[in-house]
Amino acid sequence: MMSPVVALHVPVEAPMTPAADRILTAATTLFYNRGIHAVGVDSIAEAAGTTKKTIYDRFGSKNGLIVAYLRRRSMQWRSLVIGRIEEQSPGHDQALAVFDATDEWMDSWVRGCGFINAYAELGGTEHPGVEVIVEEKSWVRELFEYICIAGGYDDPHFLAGQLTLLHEGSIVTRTAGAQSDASSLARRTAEALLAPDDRMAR
Amino acid sequence: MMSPVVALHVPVEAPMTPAADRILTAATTLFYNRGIHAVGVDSIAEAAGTTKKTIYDRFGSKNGLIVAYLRRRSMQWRSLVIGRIEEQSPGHDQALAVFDATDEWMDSWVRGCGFINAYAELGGTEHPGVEVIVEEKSWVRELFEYICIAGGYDDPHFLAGQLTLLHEGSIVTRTAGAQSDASSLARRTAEALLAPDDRMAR
DNA sequence: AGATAAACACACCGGTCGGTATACTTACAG
DNA sequence: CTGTAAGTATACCGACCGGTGTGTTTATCT
Repeated sequence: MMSPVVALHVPVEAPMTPAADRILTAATTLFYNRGIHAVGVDSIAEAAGTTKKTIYDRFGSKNGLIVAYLRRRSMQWRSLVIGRIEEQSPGHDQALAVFDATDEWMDSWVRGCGFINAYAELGGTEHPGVEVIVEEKSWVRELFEYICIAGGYDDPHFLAGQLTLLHEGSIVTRTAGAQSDASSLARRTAEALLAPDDRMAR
Repeated sequence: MMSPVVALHVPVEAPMTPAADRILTAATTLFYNRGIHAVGVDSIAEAAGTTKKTIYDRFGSKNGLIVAYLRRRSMQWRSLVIGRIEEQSPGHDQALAVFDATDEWMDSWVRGCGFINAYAELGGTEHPGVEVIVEEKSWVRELFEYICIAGGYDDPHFLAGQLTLLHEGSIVTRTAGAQSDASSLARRTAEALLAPDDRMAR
């Protein structure tokens, strides 16, 4: 259904000028913490210690900067997850490693999933960032699918779908739902679904 | 742990002048479909066929209007769910009815959960709407808890938490994840967790 | 030496943002 | 008859929005 190389491939970021990198870093902090529409280009320029002119020279428009923000975030997130996965044995342990990586990721990103948040603002439009978001979310499900196939489960597609639901649910419940036990609850439930003697999972 | 009257109580909306109602209706459409920060007060006034003056006379500020939008939405959503629940027998069937009600709700609200979306824009601030959102999400978990208690499950708190994860996960995966099978997948998984002969659930 | 790319400072543009002020009309209650 | 609440119309406010134009400095590459 899918080759490992597809699931684990992480695109590399194109080289960037120093100012462009500072701009993107500043934009990341501001977009994530305050929301995309709530942040003006002027405040990004100020936070990056540069000028609006440079922003528009490097990224073309605010929309271009938004797309770059989402792309970089996607790459960094995938790198973390893949790093954690490679340390584990295929199947059961790898699947749980995804939940652990998410938990770790969210310790430093308290405002929840940047892609879900971005989709909340861009979802109704034809903004080019939307496809980056959808692609990112599809990648997670495909990753679970790859893991479940490698783990030899009977119905990897179904199981991966279930894990995806738990995964997204834990992020949202922990943030918008303000329930701190969401992560451990999701991990425990995933563990149950993955248990080799559980007739529901395989 | 909780009395039925708490879980099923739906606050009633305060009476509203005709213009205020039109304003709130217009704001609902615009906030939901375009996002809160992306919508200006002028466009709300125009869509409602009234003036900014009236908006500020009735709601005090844009923030006041945002809170009213979230409150009304919360009441309408709860009313639908409770209506569907009351038709079912306690426990198993009621829990699934929540998933069905959500599915039905999302047929008319294609942009996903208005509360999750609003939280994406307001979550980092001290906006008064945040507590309305958190309260709404807590209500869902409490509702599941009430249902699981009534169903006589061994660990209703744990089971309700699991159902909450699936519930939120299905909404997000269906919208931001663009995976149309999320709803049925969540329902099937919930059914498995609720199965009386499943040792994991009780 | 000359060309090129990158970054800088800074002024400027029309439009929209949330919010206010003034004045006039309508309807209903005492 | 009179006061009060509700609504409409319209003009206005300073601040900020995304985006552009002009000109200068600096470093690197040929």
